[in-house]
Amino acid sequence: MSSVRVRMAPSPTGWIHIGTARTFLFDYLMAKQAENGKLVMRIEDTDVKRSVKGGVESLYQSLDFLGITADEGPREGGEFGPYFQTQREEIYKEYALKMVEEGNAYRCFCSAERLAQLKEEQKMMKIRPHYDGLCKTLSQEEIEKRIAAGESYVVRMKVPENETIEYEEPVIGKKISFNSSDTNEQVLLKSDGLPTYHLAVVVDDMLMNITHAVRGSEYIPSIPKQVLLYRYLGAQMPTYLHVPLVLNPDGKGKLSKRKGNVAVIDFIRKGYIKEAIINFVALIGWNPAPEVAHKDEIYDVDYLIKNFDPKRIKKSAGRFEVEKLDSFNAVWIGKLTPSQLYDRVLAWAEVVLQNNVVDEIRGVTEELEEMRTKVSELKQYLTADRARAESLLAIVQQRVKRLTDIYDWFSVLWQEDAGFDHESVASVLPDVEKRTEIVYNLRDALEKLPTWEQELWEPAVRALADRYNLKHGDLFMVLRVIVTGKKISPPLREFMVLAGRDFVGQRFEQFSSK
RNA sequence: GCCGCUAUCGUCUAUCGGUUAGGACAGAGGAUUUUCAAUCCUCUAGGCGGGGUUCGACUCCCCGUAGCGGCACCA
Repeated sequence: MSSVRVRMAPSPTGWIHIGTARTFLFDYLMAKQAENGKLVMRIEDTDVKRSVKGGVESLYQSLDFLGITADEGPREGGEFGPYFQTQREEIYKEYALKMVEEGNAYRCFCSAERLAQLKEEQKMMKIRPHYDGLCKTLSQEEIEKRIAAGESYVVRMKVPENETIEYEEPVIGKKISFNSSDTNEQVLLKSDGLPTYHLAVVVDDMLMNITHAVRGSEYIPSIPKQVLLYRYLGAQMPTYLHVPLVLNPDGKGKLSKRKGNVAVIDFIRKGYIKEAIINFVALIGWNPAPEVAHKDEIYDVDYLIKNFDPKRIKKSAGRFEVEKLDSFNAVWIGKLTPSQLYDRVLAWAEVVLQNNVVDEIRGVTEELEEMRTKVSELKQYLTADRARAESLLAIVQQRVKRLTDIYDWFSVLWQEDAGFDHESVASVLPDVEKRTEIVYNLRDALEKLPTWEQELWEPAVRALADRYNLKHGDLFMVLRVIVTGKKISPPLREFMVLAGRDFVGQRFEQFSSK
């Protein structure tokens, strides 16, 4: 009966913030590590203005990609539905009115203008902006008269004066206390009949038997309101765990989209794989106990489920440092088999290529257009021959930080005009005539080989280097530039074998003709 | 302005009063190497300030300072 039920409650704004993904990961871990624990997904769509068509689908897309899956929710079903708050309108209304009847809430007819003016005055007087309680003292007749007259109203909660409200917060590890007089008489039911966040969470968490929820620490100030609401409803308040905020890399403010793309889908598109994102995000504001910690900080989901301890969540906010994500990504990509990597690349390509709700919101950027061109080229090339693609991926796997790097390693293979780093060649062979001669002989030596094996051509190159008294490395560099176009390339041996004799011949052809 | 939370290398963090303050990322150097990586060694770098408590404080308490969050008919 008292089994753990954790909820995650996103708003369908079209995308998930990477920090929200962390919150949901923690929710997921807590649900998974509990015996018979359940993770509930509830869509908080009461702010109609911010809800976006297709928002739920894109939410699921990102969470599925990360492997954070709910047991109950709008897609999964369950006995506590509906899981869309807009479909629960009547329920909230019922509880709001119940609170009015019981004297814990009241109708407020104040206009937006009056409220704005009030706020302005309070601001000028340098006092805390709050509702002044004008409508609290309205007589019953007055209220009925105004309702009858069709005046719109909201329902506000009552807040007792000067009462100490305490909440034992498990992350902070102590009782946080508030003076009720600092708490506003929050609107519970908006004039459009929909609940505000405060009413909705409380009612839903109560009705859905939620026992735990993780949320950002920006919700700490709303604790007293919720304590009061649970009291009015006569319900047990779940354990709310407040995770520290994720700050911008400069430490100024919550990680925000203004300082770069912060949606999970953006990270996916940039070529981060789920293991890396999970590993990284789990360690923002959390660390395993020293007894079970790994020295290299590499953790997979199974480890996290087993060892996640909410008590070890940090209290202080941390910055979002992409370098560490990159490093994790490189490690996790390195751990995949070439076949797995192949599948990841294709899945990634899909996410890049497919239009997403975010693209409708902010438009398809030039950057994305460019990426799409590259990705579709890459995809086309890789899917032509899977076995060969896997061999190619295998040779660059240890040097891929993000999946996007793969394009740069291989584009020479299909691009007609991939170019050459002539400067690097010239730096080793400054004399033009000699350069031409050496390149000619290099080509000749390779063409004369009976078969295209590294065991054969490698000594041939070395011999030629000796003939011209060149450092072996320098001649290999020249060959590298001719074959791959660049001074920095995948390992030449493997690359040349995979690219094939014809390809190398063509590259020589192009190089000499320019 | 008011309320709340927080404070250890550049960054993320470990430490539940006694440690040469440990690790990871980044950075530097080296080994290896036909490039770049990867890998393996080595190094640099830290307890916000001031008071207490204590034989002893990064750790506990208070004050200060700073940062962050909140103060909506947004969540």
